[in-house]
Amino acid sequence: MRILIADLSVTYAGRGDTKLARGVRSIMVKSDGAISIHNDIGNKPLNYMGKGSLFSEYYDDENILTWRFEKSAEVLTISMHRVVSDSQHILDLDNDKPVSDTTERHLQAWLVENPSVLGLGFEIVGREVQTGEGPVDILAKDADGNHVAVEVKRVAMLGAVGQVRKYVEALNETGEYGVVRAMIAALDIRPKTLKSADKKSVECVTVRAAWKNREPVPQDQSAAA
Amino acid sequence: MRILIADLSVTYAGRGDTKLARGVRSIMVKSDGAISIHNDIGNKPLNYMGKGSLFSEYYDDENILTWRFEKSAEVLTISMHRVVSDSQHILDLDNDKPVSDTTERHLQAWLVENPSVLGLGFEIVGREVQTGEGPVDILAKDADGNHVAVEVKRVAMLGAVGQVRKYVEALNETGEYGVVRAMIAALDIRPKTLKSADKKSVECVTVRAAWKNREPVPQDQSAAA
DNA sequence: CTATGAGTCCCGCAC
DNA sequence: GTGCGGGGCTCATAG
Repeated sequence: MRILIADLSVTYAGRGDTKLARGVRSIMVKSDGAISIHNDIGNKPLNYMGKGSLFSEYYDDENILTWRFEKSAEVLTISMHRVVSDSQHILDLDNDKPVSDTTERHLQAWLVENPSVLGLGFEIVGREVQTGEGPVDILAKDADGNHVAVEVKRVAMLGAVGQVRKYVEALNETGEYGVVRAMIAALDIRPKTLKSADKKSVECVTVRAAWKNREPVPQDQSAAA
Repeated sequence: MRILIADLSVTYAGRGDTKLARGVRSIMVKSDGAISIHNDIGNKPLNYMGKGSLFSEYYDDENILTWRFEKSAEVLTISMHRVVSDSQHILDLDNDKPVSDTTERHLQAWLVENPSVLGLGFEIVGREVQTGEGPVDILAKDADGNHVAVEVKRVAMLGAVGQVRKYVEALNETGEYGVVRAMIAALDIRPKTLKSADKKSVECVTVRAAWKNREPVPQDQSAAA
C-alpha cells in the first residue's frame, strides 16, 4: 500500500464529472489498483477509483506531474503540485473481512428459531417465501392457524409498512393462504412508522428486549465443542 | 491526519457486532475523530467509526496496547500487537468537496431548461410537485395540453416504473390535472425496465445523446464573466 | 433531532 | 453479465 501526502487537484470523468480544487490531501493506492483521496474529515474519500484501474504518469501543459487512472469508461487524474510525503508498506494480503453476527439475516434466523417472540403460539411456515412482489422475510401461522407475513428489519422505517402490505396483497391474491396478517418485526421501530403501520393495520413487534437477552446461538456452542 | 501501519485485531459492537482477525493493516485517524482501518484491497474500510468518537487507550488482559473509540451506543477497539509505522500530517482543513455537474439534480434542471428533449412542444408545469405519494421530479404539459409526470433518473431500473405510476395515480385522484401521462427520462434505461414500462404504459425517453451534446450550462459562463 | 433520498454509493447473491 | 436489495451503508438536506 502506497500512501502519499500531496498538494493536489483532481478531475474525474465517468459515471459523473467532478473537479476537486487544489489542496493538501492524502492518497492511498492499494496493490489491486484501488485508489482513494482523502481530506481530514469523515470516512468517505473525496475521490476514488475501484480496483483494476490502469495507471499512467505524465507532465501536463503546465509541467505538473499528473497521475492518470483509467478503467473502462472512467478516468481519474491527479495533478500533484507538491509531494509532501510518499511511503510504501507491505500489508497482509489476506482477504479477511470482519465477521458479523448481527445482520438482518441473523435476526431473521433467530426469529425462525424463536417464533414465540412474534406472538404466542406462532409457528414458522417458511423463510423468503415468494409472493410475486418479491420474497417476504418470514411467513408464519398464528395460534388460530391464520397466516402472518412478517417483514424483518433491524431498524424499521416508513418503507417497511408499504413493503409488507405489498407482500400481503400479493399473497392474498393467490388465495393460498386465506386472509394474511401483516407484521413488522424489528429491533427498533420508528415512531412515524408505528403510527403509519397502525393506520394501515400492520402489526408491529419490537424485539429488542428479547434479542438483547437471547441465548448464545447454538452454532457458537457446537463450534466450541 | 495520523496514519499507522500495525499488526492489529479489531472488535466492533454497536449497530452490529463484528470481529476482525489479527493482521497487518493501515489505520487512518482524522482530526474530526473519524477512523478507518484498511487492508490492501478495495476502497471500503474493514472497520471504521464516524466523526466525533471518544478516544481512550489502555492495555488489555494480555498487556496489548488497545485503542478504544466510543460514540453513543457504539464501541470500536483496536488491539495493536505491533506498530510498524506511525506518522502525522497536516492537511488543508478545508471542507472542499468535488464539484459535480452531472447529478440527478443537474439532469433535472437541464430538462427543465430543455423540455423539448422530453417531447416536441412540451412545457414545464413544475418541479418536485407534491402528489400525496411524494414529489414527482417534473410535471409537464405536452403539445396537446395533457399533463405528463416525469421521473428523472441517471440510470432507470425497475423501481422507477412503480415510482412514477404511484405519482400518476395520486395525481389522477386529485382530478386537478385530468388524465396524466407517465414518463421516465434517464441517461440510461435498462432493458428490463423498458419492457416493464412498455407493459404498464409508462413512456420512456433516453436522453443520453442530447445530454452529451448539451451546451455548457449558463452558470459556467456567468462564472467566467 | 428525525426522516428521506442520492451516491462515481459498494457489495454479494440470484438468475 | 444484469437485476435486486442490504449495509455498522455515508452524507446531505428538509422539516
